[in-house]
Formats: sequence, C-alpha cells, structure tokens
Amino acid sequence: MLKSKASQTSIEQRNTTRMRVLDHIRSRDSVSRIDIASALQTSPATVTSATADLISAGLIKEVPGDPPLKSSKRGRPRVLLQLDGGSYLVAGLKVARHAMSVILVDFQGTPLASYNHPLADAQMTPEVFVRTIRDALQEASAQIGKTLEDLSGVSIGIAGLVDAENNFVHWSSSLTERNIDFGQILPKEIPCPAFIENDANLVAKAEQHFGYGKGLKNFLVVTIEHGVGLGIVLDGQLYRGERGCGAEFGHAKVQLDGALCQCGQRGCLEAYVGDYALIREMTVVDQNQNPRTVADIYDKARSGDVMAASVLGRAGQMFGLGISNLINLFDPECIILSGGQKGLEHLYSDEVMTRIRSGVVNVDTPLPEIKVHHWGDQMWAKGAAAYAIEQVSILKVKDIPAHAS
Amino acid sequence: MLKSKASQTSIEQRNTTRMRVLDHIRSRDSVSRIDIASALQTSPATVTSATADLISAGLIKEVPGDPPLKSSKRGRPRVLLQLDGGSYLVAGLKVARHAMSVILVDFQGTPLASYNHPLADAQMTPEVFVRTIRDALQEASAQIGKTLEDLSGVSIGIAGLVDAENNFVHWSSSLTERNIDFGQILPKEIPCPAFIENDANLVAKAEQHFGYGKGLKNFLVVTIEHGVGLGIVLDGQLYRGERGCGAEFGHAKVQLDGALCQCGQRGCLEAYVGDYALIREMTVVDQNQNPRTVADIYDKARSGDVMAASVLGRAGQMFGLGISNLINLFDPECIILSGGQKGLEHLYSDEVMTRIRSGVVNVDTPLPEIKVHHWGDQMWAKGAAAYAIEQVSILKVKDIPAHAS
DNA sequence: ACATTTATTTCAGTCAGTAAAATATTTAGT
DNA sequence: ACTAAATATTTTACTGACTGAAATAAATGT
Repeated sequence: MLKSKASQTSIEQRNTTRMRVLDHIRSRDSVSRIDIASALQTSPATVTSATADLISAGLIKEVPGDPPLKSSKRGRPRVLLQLDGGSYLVAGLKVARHAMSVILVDFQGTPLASYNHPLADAQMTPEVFVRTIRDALQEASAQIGKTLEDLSGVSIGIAGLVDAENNFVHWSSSLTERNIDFGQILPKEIPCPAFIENDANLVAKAEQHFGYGKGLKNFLVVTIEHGVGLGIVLDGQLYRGERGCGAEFGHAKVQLDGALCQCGQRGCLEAYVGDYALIREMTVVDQNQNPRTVADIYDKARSGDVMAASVLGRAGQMFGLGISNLINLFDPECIILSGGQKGLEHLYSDEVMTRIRSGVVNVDTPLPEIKVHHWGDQMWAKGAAAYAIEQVSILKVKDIPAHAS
Repeated sequence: MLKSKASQTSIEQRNTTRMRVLDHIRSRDSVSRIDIASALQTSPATVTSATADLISAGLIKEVPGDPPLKSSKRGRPRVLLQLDGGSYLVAGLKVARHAMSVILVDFQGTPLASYNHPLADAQMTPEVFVRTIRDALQEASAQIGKTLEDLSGVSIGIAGLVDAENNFVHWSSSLTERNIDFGQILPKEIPCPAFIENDANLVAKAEQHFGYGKGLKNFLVVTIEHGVGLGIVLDGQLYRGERGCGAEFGHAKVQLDGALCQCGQRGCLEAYVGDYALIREMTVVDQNQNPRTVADIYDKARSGDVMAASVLGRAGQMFGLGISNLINLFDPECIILSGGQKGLEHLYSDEVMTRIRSGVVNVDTPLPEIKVHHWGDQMWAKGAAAYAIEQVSILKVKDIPAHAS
C-alpha cells in the first residue's frame, strides 16, 4: 500500500458529503443516520460511510443513551449522532474599544472558560494587536490548565472592513494601520489556525450555530450596540458582498438629507437610532438636560417627559422603516434583533412592529418572524467561537483520508 | 449491456460538471477546453469527457474557423467551443397590460421571430390566459414555418408574485384569480416544457445571459417602467427570497410617512419615481397643467419650467438614495439600470450619480459600476427567452446518458 | 527534418455514491 | 416464548465521475 501515488479525486469533491453531514448534525444537535439520509437526499449507505469516517476522525459520536423520541412503534431504533464535544478546543475573541473578550469552547460550543482583557488603547499597531491577542488567549487557556498549543483554532472578531476569506483587514477602528494581511502576521505569535472576521458577521454566525438561526437557510441578524450592524445569511452561507463591504445597514439612508451621522453622511439609520444620536437630540432640545446614556432618556420618558418619549419614538419609527425595507428586499425566513444588553425596548415596541408590518409589501403570506435575542456580554465572543468551530471543522474534514474499504 | 439496472449515481451529481461546463461556455460565448479546465478548477481530461458528451447531445459544437486569438506562438492551437445555436428552438413571452410579446430564439439566443399579440383585457382567467399564450406562440412560430411542437421550451414573464420553482403564481395583476398552479394547466395547451417567472427576475436573466451581467457573479438589475423592479443575482444565481416575494425595491420606503403609493402604503420609492407619481405631483401644483406622460414634464422642464424641473429633480434624488442603499446592503459588482425605452434621463443624471456616491459608505474601494442599459421593446421577452434557454439546458443535460467508455 | 511547445485525448486507476441484499434490533401478535 | 412485521443500519458488488500520467495531435522555430 504505497502512499506515494497522489489521490485521484480532489479533496474538495471528496469531502462535500462528509461536510454536509457534519453541518447537518451540528444544526440538529443530534440526529439519526436515516434522518440525515432523507434530509440530504442521499442514500443510507452513503450516510453510513460518511458517519463512520467522521466518527473515526473524532468529530462526531453516537449518543450513548436511548433515543428519546420513538418515531414509530416497531423496528430497530435509530441511533442518534452528535458532535463529539471533547475532540477539539477552540477560542473566540472579540476586540472592542476597551477590552478583548475571549471565550474558550469545546467542539460543541459549550463554554469552558472566558476572560476579559482590558485594553489601554483603543487603537493598536498590528504587532501590538497580535501580541495582545496572544496574551489574552494564553490567559484564558491557563484558566482551564491549557496552553495555546492545545487550541485547534481561534477566530477574531473586529469592527471594520474585513476580507475574511483572505484574513485581510482593509480597515478597522481598532488598528492604527490600514490594509493588514493577518494571514502573514498571526502565525508569528499564534501557533494554531486563526481566522479574522467582521464582528457583525460573527453575530450572524452565533445565531446560526447557537441561536435562533439554527437550521434556517435565509435570515438576517441586526445588531444594535453603538452602531447598527447587519449580518446576512443566504442559503446557509454568510453573504459578504463582492468586496466584503456590504451589509452596511446602519448607514442605509432613511431620510433625504437627514440627520448627520458619525460617518459624515446624512440621513443614515444610525443617525436616528444610535445611542449618540438620541443623546444629541435631547441636548439640542434643552441644553440643560444632559442625559449620558439611553437609559437616562428612558427614565425621563417613563416619568412623563414628552420630549424624551418623542425622541425614542422617532428612533423606533425609523428603525421599523429600515427593518421593513430589509424584509422587502430579502424576504428572509426570520429577522433576528440581536443585542448584548437589554435596554432597547423602544426598538422592540408594539408601535415599531406595527410600523414594520405597515411597511412590508404583503401578499397573503405571513410576515417573516422577528425575534429579539438578548445574549448578554459574551454575544460577540460566542460568535467568534462559532466561526472558529466552523473553520476547524473544515480543516479537520479535509484531513480525513479516503474511506477505508 | 442490459439497460434495466438503475444507474448508480444520482442524475444531479452526475451532471454538475457538464452543467458547469455548459454554463461557462455560454457565459464566454466561445472558449477552449484548456480555459474551461483552468476556470472550473478541474482537469483537462474531465473537460474532454464533459465536452464530448455535450457535443454528442448537440448542445455545443467546435467553432469551425481558426482560433482568432493565438495565446502564444507555438504549440497545438486551442479549439474553441460554443453553444450549438441550431440545436433547440425556444420562446420567451412577456405578459403586459395590453399585449403579450413573444420572441423566438435559437439555443444561442439569436432572435428568429417576434410577435406582438394585443390583449383585449388586462386581466384574464387562467384558462383564457393559457389559451392566449398558446395562440401567441403559434402565431410567432408560424412566422418561421414552425409549430408549437418544434419548441423545446417556453418561458412566461408576468408581473406579480411567482414561485418559479413550482410554476405557481400566488398573485398577478394579469390574472383574475389567485394561487394558480400553472404546472397543472400549462401542459394542457402547450406541448413543451413551460416555465413561469416574475418579470423583473427575467430582466435580470436577460442581463446575465445577453447583457451587462454576463460573466458576473453578484449584480443587481433595476427596472424602471410603470413601477420600479429589482432582480438580484448572487453567486450567479437569481435570489428569490424565502417565499418568492423579495426584491420589492419599488416599495422600499425612502421617506417616513411619505407620498402615497399605488400599493396603499406611504413613502415607497415608486411613489416618488414612478410615472404616475410625477404626473400627480405636477397636477397638484397646478390643476391646469395636465401632463399625460413623463415626456411632457421633460418638455416643460427643458423649456424652463421650474416646477417641472423640481419634480424631476426630486425623483432623481430619491432614486439615488434608493440605489445607494442597495449598494450599501449588497455590495454588488455592478448595478444595471435596465429599461425598455429611453426617456428617464432624470434618473441617470450626474446629480443622481453624485447622490449615489454620497450615500455609499465608502472605504477606499471604488464604487460598483452603475450601467444604464436601453434594450428597446423586447427586453422583457428576451429575458423570458434567456430563462427558457437556461431551463431547456438543464433538461437536456439531464437527458445525457452516462459517459460512454 | 526535427526539436519544442501547447492542446487534447487515451489509459488505467481511485474512490464516492448507489441499489439491493443482508443483518440488527425492536414491537405486536399469538 | 416464538414468530412475523417493521424499521435502521451495514455489507456487497457495482457504476461512473474524476484524476495523473502518458500518448498523441498540431502548430512553430531552427
């Protein structure tokens, strides 16, 4: 059995089915071979073969217990398959203004450790940036007695314009320089495969793997934090646009020559919905009022301040208009409004939903579902972890040899 | 060699390469085997095999003459391949308010006949609709001495909400009834495969196969006629949304509680850009003025009417705003403004382009190309023909037997 | 004529996927 | 308990798409 002869079928082709099987198991948590076969429109024999390979590679395993749901009375019971959580350790890391947050998860996405690394400067040189990432990862790994070498993959979420396929960052607010090829500099400090991606896209990945997007093919994820972000998943794939600078929903124009936005343009949705926009409005009305946070404005509105209520109300109306435009354009299965914290009730109110409904061109069919998801602080890092798991899966499946006869 | 045993590989799987080769040849007009191999990342041997099958099926042929461009000095010259135009006759048909327009084309898309069939009523029952289609197709076929039986496929473009994959029309302004399953009733009158699709999507197909979208992977096609339509092509595929009712660009809201639209909602782009909207504006200003067409408004504007110029100007501004939002969301390679007639200069003016540019969130990279395409009357029918060719291709490739050893 | 270059085809082999048959594991009925 | 029926999975034998390497084809340069 000389191995010298090169394989006769391309790796890509050889592994599409195994990859599809793995993805399907991931999206269903646990599923039997028969169900995989019918879902992927393939024969049971193929599934037996693919799952055998995935099991021997340590990526999946049979669920030990009895099948919880009997689909029918008689017959051999189906054996459930699920990801083998223990197989690989991966990390997700989100770079924010004042901190990097890291989460370590197993191959199923179960959190094992998390760590918050404060940042002295919001902007760093690429070299400092990469070293800081390494330090943060080391710190997190140490919590569970692991080292960087134990990581099978890391994903880094960053605000800005990222060409994820090439690990290239055109521009980011966290970096002092433009056009950085992280494919070159990450390996110098980090001894495992590392992937960099736009943070809004990673939230979409979080929803797809761990959240409300699980099992869906076409959905949109809107994030509201300082700005308004959008992640687009079409046909199960993240849509990144031609040059990787699409999904700029926060800067969609909702008013001709409208309010001034931080980006320098006018009429952007963000200039009506972003926290800085609300605070600005309030101070324009009355210089003596100076709310520091959106929560302050809430308090005022709740205690009967008409102006505060009006400011929040308009934000909601504009937000609803933007969402209905997304529905009109994409006709998704679901729109997920994804947030780290609570405190954006004015965007999820009944009035906003009414506005959305009244802005969607509706022909018989019901509106797509609109779901609000409060993740808590780790949303961004979890998204990065989801992406890391996905990328590690691809690498590991590629390493599986041809099926043993 | 008994044929009784069922094939061991699924048809879909068996034909992906052949289909990809065929699509590639179509998108390049003519191309050599070597170039196909490198473009599709496959081996020359595979291309030889696939092209041999396509040639024996009559779908493609070798270009007889010498290769026009010598890529290098020496060596065996590459043989160009192209679609075999003579192989199949297909028809595209567009249903408009007052007429059906038919175009017959060969397999390469070369027009062979065209025919305009006036309609007594804008709305028909499904039965009358199908019979009228048959009559129109017969009339067109007769022009070149053919009959319905000579057609290999027909595609029908219609305004409304169409589930093209299932030949199902949820709603159309041309039909008196909703929820019609044309998969059931078309075969009763039309003896060849027939496909029904939304008309804006078909214009996108026209651009993809015969126009500026040729060879592109991600582009948008905006049509301006009575209303504003949008066709979305992502990764070379028409994006239809989850329920087939996406791409409602004409009803994207560009103004909170803005002008009333024909759809009953307020602030739709169409309510600022559509011809009826412009005419309405003019009469509001001065009841004595009553322009019948947009051309009338042009004439006034050109002869110094400030009001007319203002009406057109605002339409342009709103249109530019909408386009820049599309760019922000989709980041396409190209946006094609596709129109049947001339006479929309106010939407293609320098001011509008400036508005677009000022509304796009731009980071270093250049704007996507914005191309204006005046097709003339047959735009819609040509789009239908493009789709018909595509569908016939799929059917014919499916019929190719396994590769002869 | 002959070497060189490039395109295409032929050849022999690999391997993913298949249908059908075999096997495994359960319940229902007696 | 035993058998039949039902359902899930695996095994078997095979098909056929795809491959690299070698052979062949068709041109140009010397």
